[in-house]
Amino acid sequence: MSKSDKPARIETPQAIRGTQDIFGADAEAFAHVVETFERIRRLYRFRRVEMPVFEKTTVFSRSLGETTDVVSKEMYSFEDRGGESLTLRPEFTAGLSRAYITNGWQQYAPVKLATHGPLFRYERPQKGRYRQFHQLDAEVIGAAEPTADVELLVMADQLLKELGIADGVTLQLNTLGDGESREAWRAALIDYFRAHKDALSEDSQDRLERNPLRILDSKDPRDKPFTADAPKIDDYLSAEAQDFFAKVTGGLDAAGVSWVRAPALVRGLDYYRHTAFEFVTDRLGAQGTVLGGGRYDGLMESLGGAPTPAVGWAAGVERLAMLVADAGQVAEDRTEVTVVVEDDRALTAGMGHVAALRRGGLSAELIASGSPRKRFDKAVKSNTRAILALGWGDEGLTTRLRNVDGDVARIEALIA
RNA sequence: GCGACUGUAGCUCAGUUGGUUAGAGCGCCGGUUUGUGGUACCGGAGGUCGAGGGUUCGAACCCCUUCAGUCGCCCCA
Repeated sequence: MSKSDKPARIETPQAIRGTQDIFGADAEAFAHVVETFERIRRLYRFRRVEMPVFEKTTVFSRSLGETTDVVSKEMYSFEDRGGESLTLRPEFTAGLSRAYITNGWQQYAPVKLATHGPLFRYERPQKGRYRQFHQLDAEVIGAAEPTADVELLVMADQLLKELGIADGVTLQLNTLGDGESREAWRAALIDYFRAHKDALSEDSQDRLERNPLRILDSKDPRDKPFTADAPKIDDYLSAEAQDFFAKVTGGLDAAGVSWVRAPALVRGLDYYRHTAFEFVTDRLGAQGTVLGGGRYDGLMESLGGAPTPAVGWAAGVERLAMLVADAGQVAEDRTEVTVVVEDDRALTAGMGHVAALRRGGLSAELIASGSPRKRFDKAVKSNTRAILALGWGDEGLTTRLRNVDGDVARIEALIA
């Protein structure tokens, strides 16, 4: 009678905020993206690497700079039993750079690396943005030549094209120049914006001290009039930096990859040099960047390694998968043969047939539960190419093959 | 961290100014019908109305808190 008579309710633990359980069509799209990437990276002879999901926190904090919000608020960090601070990887680049140093991969330089897997950032989830998300990643470490930048960009372009989502995606390209160019431009930007400080948005006034380059891509309309007339990187590029960028754009043109100049495209971190790029779509709301990267010649030193030129990109699998799904690029997943046991006396025959079909390379499903009368209908409703109905008559087992658009001869040979 | 919107059955959603025992479609399970078949009909299971607290004679509905989702801001390595 009373409520206490009921067994205690066991509360189901909830999934962690910002994580996803990917299933069905979404999972198929996800797999399609990863499989396409694996195929492409082989074409470009990038070597597959498997990396740890966590590292010492210093791997990321040194490369990012201790002071940024990114380190203090947006990493999944924790202490292990020895009191050491560890962090779930928020990106691939820092871990790959660490591995390059600690494993002596200099011997393979220039080395072309590709990997993919889960990454973690402590952020508020929104469209195309999760706390555990997944990226494809390609890096060329130990190559100072613009041809490396070009190769990566051409590979990225081919990936998007083969995924069938290149329409509506544009490659935005910029150069940040070499170290000197970059610093000169940065100083000029600070001078310029400081002169207009009072008219800038609150956010941008704050950025002025923290991250002045970011004012350039502010979304606040109050900043727009000033960003248009802000100093341009082109006026501060050294001859070497100009030459480098010209070789990148020339390579892209030669390879038939279209691009647009995006002078406001910047990177917040100091180790970025020269090429910066993003493939951007207008179809994913505020999270329009589908693939992005650049040259990070300054990173290796911040991890205690020898100065090493490097360039790479990463792409969000979830965002790519969304575009792939929207574009209808994932083939329907159909069963080749559905074996229906319409009479339980035919069950052993049914189990034998599905096994034979599967060993013969045809995908097969067995329907042998629920009301026998409704099993055939269940098969009809499923998305199958052929139905093998097994019944039981006066003479024992009866077999009927109803073809939709399967390979009849092959099926009959396998169940003979 | 901030803001807006949303949480009712496995799914998609109704639910009147706050008023008896919270509904539908789809799906699922069972039965009947049909019988080279995707039909139709009948029945059934399935709900702490996201959670906690408050107001009230009475709350899915009003208020507060909290959790989660969605979209955006900040950030974006």
